[in-house]
Amino acid sequence: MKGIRQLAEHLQISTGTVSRALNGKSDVNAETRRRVLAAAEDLGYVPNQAGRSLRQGASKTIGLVLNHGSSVGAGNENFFPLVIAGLQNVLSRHGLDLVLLLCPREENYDAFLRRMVARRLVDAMIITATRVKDPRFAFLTTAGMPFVSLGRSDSALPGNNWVDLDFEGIAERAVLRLFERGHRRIAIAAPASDVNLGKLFLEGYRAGLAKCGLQEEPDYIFYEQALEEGGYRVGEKLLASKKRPTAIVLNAELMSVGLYRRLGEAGLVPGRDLAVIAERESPVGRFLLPRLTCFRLDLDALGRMLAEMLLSNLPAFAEGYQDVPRNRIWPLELVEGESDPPLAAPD
Amino acid sequence: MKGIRQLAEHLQISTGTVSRALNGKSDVNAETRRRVLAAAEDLGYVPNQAGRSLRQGASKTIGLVLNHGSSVGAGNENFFPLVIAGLQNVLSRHGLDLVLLLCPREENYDAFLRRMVARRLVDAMIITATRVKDPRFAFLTTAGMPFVSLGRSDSALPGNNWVDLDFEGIAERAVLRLFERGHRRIAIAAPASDVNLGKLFLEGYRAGLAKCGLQEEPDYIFYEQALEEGGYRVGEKLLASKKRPTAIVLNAELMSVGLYRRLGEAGLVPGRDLAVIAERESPVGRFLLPRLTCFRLDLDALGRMLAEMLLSNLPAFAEGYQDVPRNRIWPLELVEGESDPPLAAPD
DNA sequence: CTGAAAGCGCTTACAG
DNA sequence: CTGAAAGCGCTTACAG
Repeated sequence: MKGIRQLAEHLQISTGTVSRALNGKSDVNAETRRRVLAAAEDLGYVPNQAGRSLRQGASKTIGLVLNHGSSVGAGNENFFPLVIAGLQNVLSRHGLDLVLLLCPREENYDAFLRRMVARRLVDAMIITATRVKDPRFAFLTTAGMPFVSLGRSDSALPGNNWVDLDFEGIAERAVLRLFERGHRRIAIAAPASDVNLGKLFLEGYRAGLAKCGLQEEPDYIFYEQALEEGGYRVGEKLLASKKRPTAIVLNAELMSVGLYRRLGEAGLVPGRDLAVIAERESPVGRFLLPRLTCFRLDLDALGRMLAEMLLSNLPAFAEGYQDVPRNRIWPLELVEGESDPPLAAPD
Repeated sequence: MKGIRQLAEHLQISTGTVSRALNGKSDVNAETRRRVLAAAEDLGYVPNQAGRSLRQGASKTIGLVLNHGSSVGAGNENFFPLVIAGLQNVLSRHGLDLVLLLCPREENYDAFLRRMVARRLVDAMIITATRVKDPRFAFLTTAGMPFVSLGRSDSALPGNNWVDLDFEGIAERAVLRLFERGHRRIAIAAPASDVNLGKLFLEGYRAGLAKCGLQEEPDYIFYEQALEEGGYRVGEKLLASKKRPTAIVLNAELMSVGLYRRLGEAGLVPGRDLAVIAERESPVGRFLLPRLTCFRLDLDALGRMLAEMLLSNLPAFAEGYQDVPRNRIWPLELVEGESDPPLAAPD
């Protein structure tokens, strides 16, 4: 089956009627619609997307823009697949397809985004891995490309939609919890890059210290990559510190793999010799020994919220999504592990 | 800037000439081309994809089809991002964009694939996570959608292109290595599902046993999910076995996280009390204690090979890719770790 | 070297 | 309820 014309000829009716029948327009005879649908099913007809897109000025496709390295895979296993499931759950109700867009390593990120916008391959975008200063907010706003951001940024404009995890909240709660458990020398690992969550994580950490009446100790802040290797280096630095912290808050659970190894190499036992709380629950953390204390969130619901925010921005779908909030800070719940028992002998 | 017409009007020349200039056709005056290119750059003009696709019958977009759960994230962190980098490296040379397509959880996989093919959103596809019997080979072949498969299948047709890891080879070599190191009771973990690599992995295992003159012991074959939790259950079963194996070959490195934990809970030390070799090198394995002995491959090169095979199938690009092989079994190299020292006291 | 024109496959006012 | 026609933005024979 080639196109709608062939289908129409086969049915001996006009392409206009076929199109209306296929698209569920109301002004079509019931029997005609039945015949059209049956024939389309039979002959395996599906509208050519290019034709539709051109005519309608919309591709019915949403793009999820992921940063190479920072987002897919690297430290985010089990994050995006679940968010995507939530996104698709909502989008598919409206016949919208989701495609993932990755900037090729060789291409400049801004050029890539500009090209993706101009090509009009997608009607709207979801951007991720926001930075403190992030030109994408202004660019997409100006370009008229509807979008929602997974992540905050100082560059977000008043009208922009975003959802972000409560990074500051979890860092603060981690500090308070460790304090209650007797810890007074509490370190933190934060990303070395300019991703916005690093800033938030540190803010929460400082807020926590302040609430506990603890002094901030610059030596206890470790800027490292949010991966296994970064965790290993955190361990290295911890072992070298003059007055070693008794607890640490990691902004990524994968770091704990490297940290555990480094501690083990030195004959130290995670949990017993160093309390650890890591940001996000994931299978790796659950099967480490000791099991990580971490924070859990409903990723599927997060994906659905992102989709709903996006739809509230698209004129064709906004009606059903009137009362979706413009912004949302997503809560996380502490999951008790084995990695942060109370300190045996508080200083 | 809206369309090519506005650009042409601005330049006071015809849209045809603008199009030819933009698309690098030879029959354009050098000065005209310069002006067109400058104006396009200036005004931020990029051709509307729908118009191009419709006219050319091609979208200049390639789809990488990933299975939810089995492929992105789950157990494959650091796998696809690197393969994708290789793919894009080759595709971008030809102005081809890559998009990732994930089947929504609610949608039937076959229906999804049929829809994606019919929509003509992409000109060609890369499929992954092949099963022993896999209807996609026949479907895509019949539908005339060019494709290449990352993974073999009994359903692959003679003309189909594929690249696959040498699963049988690594399983066999793992067994031989463990045998040389004194092990006689060598277990294996293979996927519980019908993914083709599970079959290959077992074949290699059996070939290895045969070469070593070892008897196959049904109790030493553990069918488990290739994730942390599956590894934990392998540990459970190992501890329960009458005559415990002294070594195990895992088909996924993430399993070792769960296995290490289960052994640790029982007071056993991985490496010392159980030799472990896992399939693929990854950061997690490198930072486990003991570091995993595993197999390494050049994922970027694998991605490039996939792209080249695909291009050799596309009439518009085939010329430059005449001598790309039709199929390829990709070699892996053993990376020595700390998890499989020689057995202290061979039986 | 350039312009005018056709047409890719579709949807949608418009007329009846 | 249906058909005929226009047109979305682009590229590409074709004529000059």
